Amino acid sequence: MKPDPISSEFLESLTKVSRKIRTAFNQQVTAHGLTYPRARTLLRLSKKQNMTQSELACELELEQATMVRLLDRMEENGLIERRADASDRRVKLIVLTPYGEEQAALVQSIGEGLRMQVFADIDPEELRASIALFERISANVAEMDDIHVPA
Amino acid sequence: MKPDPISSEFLESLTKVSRKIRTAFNQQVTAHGLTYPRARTLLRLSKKQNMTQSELACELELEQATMVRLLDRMEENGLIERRADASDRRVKLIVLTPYGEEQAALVQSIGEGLRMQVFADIDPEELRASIALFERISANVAEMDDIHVPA
DNA sequence: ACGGAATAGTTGGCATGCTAAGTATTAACA
DNA sequence: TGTTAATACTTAGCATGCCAACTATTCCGT
Repeated sequence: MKPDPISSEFLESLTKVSRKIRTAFNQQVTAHGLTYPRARTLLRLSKKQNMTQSELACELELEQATMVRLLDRMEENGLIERRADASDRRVKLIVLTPYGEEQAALVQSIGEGLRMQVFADIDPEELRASIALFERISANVAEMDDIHVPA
Repeated sequence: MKPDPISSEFLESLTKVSRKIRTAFNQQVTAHGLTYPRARTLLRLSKKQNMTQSELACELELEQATMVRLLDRMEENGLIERRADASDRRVKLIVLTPYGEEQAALVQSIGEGLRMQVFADIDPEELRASIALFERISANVAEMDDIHVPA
């Protein structure tokens, strides 16, 4: 009694393509002394600096505790700096160092190169259609969580 | 100078939906004392037992070393057993214990329940279209790897 | 203003995931 | 046949990721 073999196949295919892309990206950035999570953090910071660790964690969908240690190593590597916030002594604002800016630009160009190759022969309309599908699925998952964790 | 903002949006959306689904599934199985990788392993074993660790790792797209420790803990938890292979003393064949079979069935039903909720209002045709898209993207990524690692 | 709740960051402990290096066994070939 | 290469598993060390518990601050209701 399979309720829906297609949905199962969809999940497998989704998982695989997602992992393949992440792995490919990771290989390219590790060749430049970075890792996938650090690259993601750099990209986010290159768009908006002076975020708190919590804000950054939220945007990257990581736990605060995970963010702390990721930033620890990025700080050791000279990619970012933690700055005190004058108005709230609990907070630390994250900024890129000049070296961090440089690496962020590198990551950006790696990402663009990768997208150009991977999506070269793909119709944008198909991407749009899939994005719409993803949003509906995401909404369904979120709704499901709400049932178990209402408030 | 963005080469194509849609592909970027697609990647973000793909990453997010993939993580959301995995997290949701993980929450359900942890409630039953399991983890996502163990659940995945149980499912695969419930379809085909007596695989070697390498075969299993390959099917789950994990490294052998990762598989070893995953199986270590599953063995400690009484979910699986390692059996010697008469014809090749290097090999260990993995089988489910009765408890493992039981848990595999549980995981199966959790997965079905989750899919029913998440894909309830989704047109199977859309899923099929996305699967086709995923396959093409996967092929592009694989081809890209080949350029850097030909043989 | 004060005491407790909420928030920001940290730390500890665990489970994955990887690569690289090591051991035992089997295969291959000269 | 005997040396070398390949294969299966393991171990070591690192980087994420999580949750739970802790400290330091700030907020909020009375």
